[in-house]
Formats: sequence, C-alpha cells, structure tokens
Amino acid sequence: MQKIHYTIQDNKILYKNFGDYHLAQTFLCGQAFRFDEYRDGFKGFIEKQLCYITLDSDSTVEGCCGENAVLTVELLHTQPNDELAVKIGQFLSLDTDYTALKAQFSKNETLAKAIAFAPGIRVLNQDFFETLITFIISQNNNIPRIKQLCDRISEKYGTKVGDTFAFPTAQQMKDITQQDYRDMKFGFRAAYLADAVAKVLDGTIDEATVKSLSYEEAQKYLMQIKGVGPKVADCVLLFSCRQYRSFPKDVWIKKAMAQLFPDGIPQEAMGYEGIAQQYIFHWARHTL
DNA sequence: TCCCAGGCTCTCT
DNA sequence: AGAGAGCATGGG
Repeated sequence: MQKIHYTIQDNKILYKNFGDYHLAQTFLCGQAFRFDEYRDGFKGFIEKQLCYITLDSDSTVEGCCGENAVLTVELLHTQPNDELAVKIGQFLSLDTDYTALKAQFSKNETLAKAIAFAPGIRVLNQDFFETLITFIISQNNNIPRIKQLCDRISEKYGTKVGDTFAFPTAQQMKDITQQDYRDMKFGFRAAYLADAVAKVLDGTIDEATVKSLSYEEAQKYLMQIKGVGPKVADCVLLFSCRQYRSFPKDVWIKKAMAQLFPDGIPQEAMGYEGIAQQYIFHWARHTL
C-alpha cells in the first residue's frame, strides 16, 4: 500500500504520484460496466457520486502516463472533502503500488508480454452490491449486452443525478419481481437477481462479513446465492473486496492459460493472481 | 443463419 | 465427482 497524494481545488480532486494509469484500459477492460467515455475522459459513479475523470499525462511514457501525470476527478453534483478524496483514490486503486507489482510480475517473460499490451490497467475497488449484481448479469453473456442490461436497470430503478442514473441500491431493487426482470430481458438470470437482492436485504449476505472472511470462505459464502458460482464469486471478491488471490476463470482466461501458461499461474504472480489475471484477460480478448 | 458470450443449475451416470 | 444439456437474449 502507498499513500494517496491529492489536493482539492473547488469541485475537483487532483491526484499525483500514482505510477502508470490509463483510463480507457482501466474502464473498458471488462471489470466495470457503468463508466462511459465523456469528453476527454470518463464519467460514472464513484462512492455514489457522479464523477468526471481525466488524466493529464506528461507523455513521457508511450500509451501511458509518466510520473508527473495528474489524475483529476471532478465531482459534478457535490463538493469534495478529504474523506471522499481518500475513498475515490481507493476506488481508483491509487493506494496500490502498481510499479512494484508489475516489476515483480514482469520477471516472468510471458506475463511481461501481457502487461506490455496494456500497462495502464488497474483493478478498481468497486461497490460490493453493484459488482455482485452486474457479475450475475455477466454470466453466459457478452460485454456489450451486459453493459446494456446494467444501464437498463439503472435507468428504471436508480437515482437520477443530472442526466445520468446511478446503479440502484438493494433497497431500490427490493420490489422487482422475476417477471419484471424477464420483461427487461434478463432471461434466465431473473431468479438469480431476485435471490441476490433478497439475501442482501435480509442479511444472509452481508458485505462486512464477506470482507472479513478468507478467500476460500468468502467464495463459499457468496455461493449461497442462487446463480452465483465460483466465477461470479471470484469477480465480486476481486473487483469489490480486494481479494487479489481471486482468479476468475472465464472462457477467455481458459483459452489464454492453455496457450500461455499450460503449467498454471506463474509463481511471480503469487498473492496477486487476480491482478495478473486482468492483464491476461485483456490481452486474450484482444489477441486470441 | 449460426455460433457464442467474464456460467450456473440440474440431471444422469 | 464428473460430464452434458438447457437456459434467454442478442451481438457479430
């Protein structure tokens, strides 16, 4: 972990000294479904606040930012404060030393190749409930359609902020019936979504509990939800619970592993297999 | 048209 | 426990 360096100017938070970062690589690599390209950056909700995120690179590194780059988060409908600045920094994973992490990973020649393909990827630390729901939607589905369905449910049940809709909370989703989900074209996932919302609302699935458990226990705990198997549980743990050991295995990763790492995940990724996974996933999806 | 998608459940061996 | 069909939908 490293310190988050930031200053607040009006409605903007300016972050510095965070190492490599690439917004498109990070927001479009399939880990988040509710960030849209907007002007020179991306727009979406962080900590329930509508944010406009830009990166002013000093262009010393090809395709990525150099060490004097500034990442700016403009809060479009609220004023920033220190607590929010830290939480947004954590969401963007600015507290994780990716320079050191990637140096360690790159000792493996093949892994180094995957990282070089998109070195500015960061694994975000997203909202637990939203990640749970969006990755239930993701199963046996393609990324453009996952995004469509996430937008659809937000527009119908989420809070409108300006001209954008936040992803709904569990409370906001409490009265959605399975028929409603089917009418919205969620297909066979209707029962899964209804069960997930119910179990979060009645406390069967508790965010603080998930985050207190070991990786193995947490995966089993999440699989109490109908429609949550090992892959969806792994995504929730990796993308919203900082379980960096979690290594989601989808069809792309299975193809990539067979080709690149037939003997399994390389030792160099030990302890942070999930972060390595995201570089491999992105490489596979654009190369295989 | 056909195949497939950040899979899981259910059933049959 | 391991394999395989079925699942809803629509992008390519």
